[in-house]
Amino acid sequence: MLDTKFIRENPEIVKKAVKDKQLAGTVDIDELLDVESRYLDLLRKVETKRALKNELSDGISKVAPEAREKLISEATQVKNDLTELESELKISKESLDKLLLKVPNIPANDVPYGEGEEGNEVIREEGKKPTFDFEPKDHMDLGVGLDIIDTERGTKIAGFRGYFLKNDGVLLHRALMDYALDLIRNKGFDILEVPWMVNRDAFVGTGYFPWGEEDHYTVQDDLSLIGSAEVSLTSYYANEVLEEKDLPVKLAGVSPCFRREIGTYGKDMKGILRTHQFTKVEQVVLVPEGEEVSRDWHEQLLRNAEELLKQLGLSYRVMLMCTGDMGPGQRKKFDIETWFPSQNTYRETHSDSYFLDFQARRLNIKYRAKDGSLKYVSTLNNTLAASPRLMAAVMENYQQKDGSIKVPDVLLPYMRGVKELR
RNA sequence: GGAGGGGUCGCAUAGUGGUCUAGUGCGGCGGUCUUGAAAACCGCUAUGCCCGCAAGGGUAUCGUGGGUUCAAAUCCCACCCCCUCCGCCA
Repeated sequence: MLDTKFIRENPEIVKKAVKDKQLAGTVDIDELLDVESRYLDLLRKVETKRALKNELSDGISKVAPEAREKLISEATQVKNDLTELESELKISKESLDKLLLKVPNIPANDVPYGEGEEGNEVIREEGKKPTFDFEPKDHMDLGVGLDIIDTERGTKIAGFRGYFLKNDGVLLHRALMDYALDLIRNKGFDILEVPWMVNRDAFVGTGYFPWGEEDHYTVQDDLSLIGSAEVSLTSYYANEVLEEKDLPVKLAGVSPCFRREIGTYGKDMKGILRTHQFTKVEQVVLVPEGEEVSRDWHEQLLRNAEELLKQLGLSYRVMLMCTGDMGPGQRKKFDIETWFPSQNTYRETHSDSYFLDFQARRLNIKYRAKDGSLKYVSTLNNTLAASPRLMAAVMENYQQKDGSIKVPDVLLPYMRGVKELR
């Protein structure tokens, strides 16, 4: 959420953001300003009436009982006027809030314009791509061959994009998660198991709703399944005031992630690169206000993910996402794409964003600054490891001619003695 | 799921219709005293929004949302959360 004062004073900047993020038609800034000015108008009227009402009530208690009747009838009149005005005010506030929740964040200055993924820029490529003296298989052929991935029975039980992992597949998948947790904990992050079903406030607060509501599964009791631990982690301190000395807050959560993948029916039909359920270790950081602090941490979170990929010996490239391929709440976003030999291409495995106070305003997370003032924190997040997609990358990059898979060295401590999947 | 108890200022507690401008204690901040400190004493001690250059004023907030009333922390209704016991259960 943006500050209403900011929107009022910079309508053109906000309109441009709406357009650049390809959200034209989803929110009308002129309408919003109009609604706001009517709301403020009503608010002033209501508060004036309330002051009058309070004054009259106060008088009644101080005056002799026989003199009360006249004042009471006067106060009753004011009360009746107020009832009507207050219900108008409530409606007005609700429509204003609804509009405000649809206003996106402003992209940072160095974010390129683009309508979609073709506008993204390659920042750099890292790592050495593996070379094979045979035709590399894709992760499905490998997984089926080793009997560690079963999508046939997965779809039988869970529908399209359902899958089972089996035996060493389970081990490899969990090894990646455990390794990621150790890596990030050693960097001073708190690691958390988070709620997988959370309330609407958390989704709206992190900016997944209202925009991405269709992409989520909603269950009973007004809860929805998280598509990322980001939702739970970023909401962890909702409605709280932190101390500046306790910032930055560094959290890493592990959880299943549930995504409906509406509108991706034609993509990734085969394999387990795109599933309705996967597991992810996610980094979330809360920092003091200021663009530079956030930009530093944005890079830091990127380096954490890069370190993981480097240690795994995977080749990847860093992408700067364009305006049209960013989330509404994001100010700037890097994606990391990891090399998949079978597809002879890079596929997204990480997504690194900063938000400034966009999420913190929605979630009401503040901190007491050293000078005593209250400020909103700034939030950031990045993937650390998402599997089975990352597992698929490991499988493809570490495959051997006979269809077996060598376990990367850094995962060996987590593999219970298994050095090779065969 | 059943029965009972509870949610008040950072913490603890008082407060059953108007004097609540929410009291008191603790903690925190400032001051007096002191060589310094402690103790004692004095003062301060929330947040959002609106109006205002400011000083300041207004308004809302006692778990949340409704309602009754001229007036609600206090009465009524619904919901949420916490605790105890029972039942069920990984």
